[in-house]
Amino acid sequence: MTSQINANTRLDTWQAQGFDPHNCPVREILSGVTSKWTVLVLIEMDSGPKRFNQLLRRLPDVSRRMLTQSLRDLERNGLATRTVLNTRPPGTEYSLSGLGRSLLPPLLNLVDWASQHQAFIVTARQRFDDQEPSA
Amino acid sequence: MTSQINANTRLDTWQAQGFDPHNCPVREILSGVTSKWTVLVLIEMDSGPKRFNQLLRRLPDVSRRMLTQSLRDLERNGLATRTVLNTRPPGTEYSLSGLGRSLLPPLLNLVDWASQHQAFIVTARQRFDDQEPSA
DNA sequence: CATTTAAGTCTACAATTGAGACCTTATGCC
DNA sequence: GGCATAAGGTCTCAATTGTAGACTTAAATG
Repeated sequence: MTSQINANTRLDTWQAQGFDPHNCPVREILSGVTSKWTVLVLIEMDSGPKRFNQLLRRLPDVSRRMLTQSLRDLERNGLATRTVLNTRPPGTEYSLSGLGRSLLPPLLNLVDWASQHQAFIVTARQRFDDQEPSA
Repeated sequence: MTSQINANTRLDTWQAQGFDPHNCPVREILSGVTSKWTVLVLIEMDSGPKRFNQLLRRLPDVSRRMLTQSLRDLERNGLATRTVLNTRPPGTEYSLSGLGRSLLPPLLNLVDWASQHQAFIVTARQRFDDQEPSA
């Protein structure tokens, strides 16, 4: 139970000293957790456990290979759990763990930021690309 | 100026219908903005404008090539501005734009989540890798 | 005259990602 | 019987991305 006061202390420390590259929450944790497919899978799982093919259908542009890998990643990091169901043919069900659930509020805040500024950013990109068509 | 009530409506809509893959804030915006180096550069820039080599020194494990690319990305998306200084040899200064500044609070919340759960996640990874040493 | 500093670029190689064929087991359908 | 379907993946190959680090240009400094 870390207090907000301590959170501010942490923030000040980061900005003053930077992260140790070999023990850095951004490098080691965050960048793996905020990749395109893991974010979308986490959002899907927030509304209840999901099966593999169910996720495939809801995310039509993820390949089986990347879905498998994203799910393994989430499982490995303790954000999701995998359960084999005793059905025929046997199914698997993926659910959020407590840790995974704790990630969703801050993650959805960020997704909401992206959603709110999406149009503006797309416009900025067009301006930039028009100025420098060299690349 | 989107209200919290509307934010909840958006959230409910996403979870019920999912994102349109061809116009998706996670796929189009977020995944580009939350990569390892862009996050670290944004955090660095929060304490004031930074020069190219200054960033290189503060992030000893970023290559020049990736720093260049991350800064161009931030500039292209309108999160940062690039200013050439009239010094010899000429320097460049990178600053957060208003949009970039608006991203930092939710982004730092997420970094804080990663920081708080880092040790737990590392442990979960070890457990997982011990169980499945096949890979 | 060689070095340093500034802000990059360029090249070669390694790692990640994507598209999509293939696998296994079991059940329903004709 | 024999084929299609569904489940949850794996496998291979090609394309995209990332990394390491040598090289560039131009002025100032020792």
